[in-house]
Amino acid sequence: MTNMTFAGLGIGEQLVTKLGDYGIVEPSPVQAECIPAALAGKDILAQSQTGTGKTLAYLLPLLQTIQPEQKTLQGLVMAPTQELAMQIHREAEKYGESLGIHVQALIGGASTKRQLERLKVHPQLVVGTPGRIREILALKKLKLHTVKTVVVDEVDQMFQLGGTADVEHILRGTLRERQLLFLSATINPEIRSLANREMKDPLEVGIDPDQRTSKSLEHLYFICDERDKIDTLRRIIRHYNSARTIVFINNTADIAEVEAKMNFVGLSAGALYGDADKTVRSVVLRRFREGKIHVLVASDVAARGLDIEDLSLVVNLDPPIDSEHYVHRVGRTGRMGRAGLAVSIITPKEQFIIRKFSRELGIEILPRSLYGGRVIEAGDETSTERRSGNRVFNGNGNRERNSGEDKKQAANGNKDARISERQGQGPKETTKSNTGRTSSSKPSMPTSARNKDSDKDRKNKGAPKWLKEKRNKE
DNA sequence: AAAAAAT
Repeated sequence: MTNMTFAGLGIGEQLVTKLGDYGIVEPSPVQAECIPAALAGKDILAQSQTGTGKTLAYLLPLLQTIQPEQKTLQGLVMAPTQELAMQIHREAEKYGESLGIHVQALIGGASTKRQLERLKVHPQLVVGTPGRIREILALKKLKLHTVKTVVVDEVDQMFQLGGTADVEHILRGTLRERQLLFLSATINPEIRSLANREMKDPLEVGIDPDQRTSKSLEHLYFICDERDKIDTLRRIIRHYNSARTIVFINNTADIAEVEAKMNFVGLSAGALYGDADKTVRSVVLRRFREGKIHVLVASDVAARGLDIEDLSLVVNLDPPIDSEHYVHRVGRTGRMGRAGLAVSIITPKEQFIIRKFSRELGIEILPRSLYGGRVIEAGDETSTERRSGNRVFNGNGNRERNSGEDKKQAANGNKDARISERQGQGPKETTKSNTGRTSSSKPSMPTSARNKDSDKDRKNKGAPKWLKEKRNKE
């Protein structure tokens, strides 16, 4: 293959110049695959690792084919979270303005009024979240019959659970002849069959489909008791001298507390999760991007798509719920070939999850231990049968591999682990307070109409409705 | 063991 250029792929001079302004001169593999096909009007289902340039892989051909002189809506991009949609919108505006293309964001959490006002100038491209787009459709302030291309980013999440109904509804409102572009780092067989039913002879792009995580990522794990997780986290951030760290928490009810504790130990932290105040949400992310906040304590709202400069450390304070979540969380770092570090802080009981991810993703996730303030190699605790109680840093694990000094340190690490074990005689972890970081002041989860909805959704779990309908027909 | 997306 010759030296690939954006011009060679069919991107026009104006966009090529604009890309050059941002130092982007060579198309990434997923861009090289997608751009010519997208320009040719083909439907595409694309899988490519996190941080490999999927956004521009669809935005560039989309902007290229939009006719600015036509004051009709020609393109629609949907993403699963407000933050991601905002990021895509910014990117689209950045490149679209040089072509005279008006891009409008239709994203929840912001003023509907203002969005409606701005729709009057007839954008050629809309970027948004499904809920808000549907809302505006219902108000009849948006027509989709002129849309030629629909992009569903993070497609596997978009066709999961509650969001499905909105995406489904929006897609039904577009013409049958529209071009569809579906993208994600994780595309399961269900999404693939959905795409194959919905699309016309789609091009399936799979850049290293067996490798879903970035190659420039290093994966580590640390074992400690639940109650020591915060301290371990603090020491890890210090050790790596990480300027920007995302800490993922499973349960939003725990986030504020972790944020407070990080701030208490002198690491400026902010919280990002769906239930947070919408204006706070965007301020926090902006301050994190600017480097004014060093630690972002987040739910999985921040797991997908977010592209944050100089983010070199991602920490799972709770293990992600499955390997796909792992892929997306750790994919916030190690982007575009840059080095990144993914650290999971787990309890002894959670060890099996790390092994599962390692196996399912075909990656090495290596054990590490803390000694003093330093990170050292840990004994490899892969032999479950040796596990006795909560003692995890078993120095006998992998002696041959460690230097004498490392051995000594690992042994000390064991001692540390045992000390914390003894201290851990307090609250047993059998109660509902499964994190151990929750105190008596734990805010109770709001269980309003929202939960009733998700109960309903749970019944529909699995294939989205429109897929089920089609299946039944067959 | 969850979260998100409309108000």
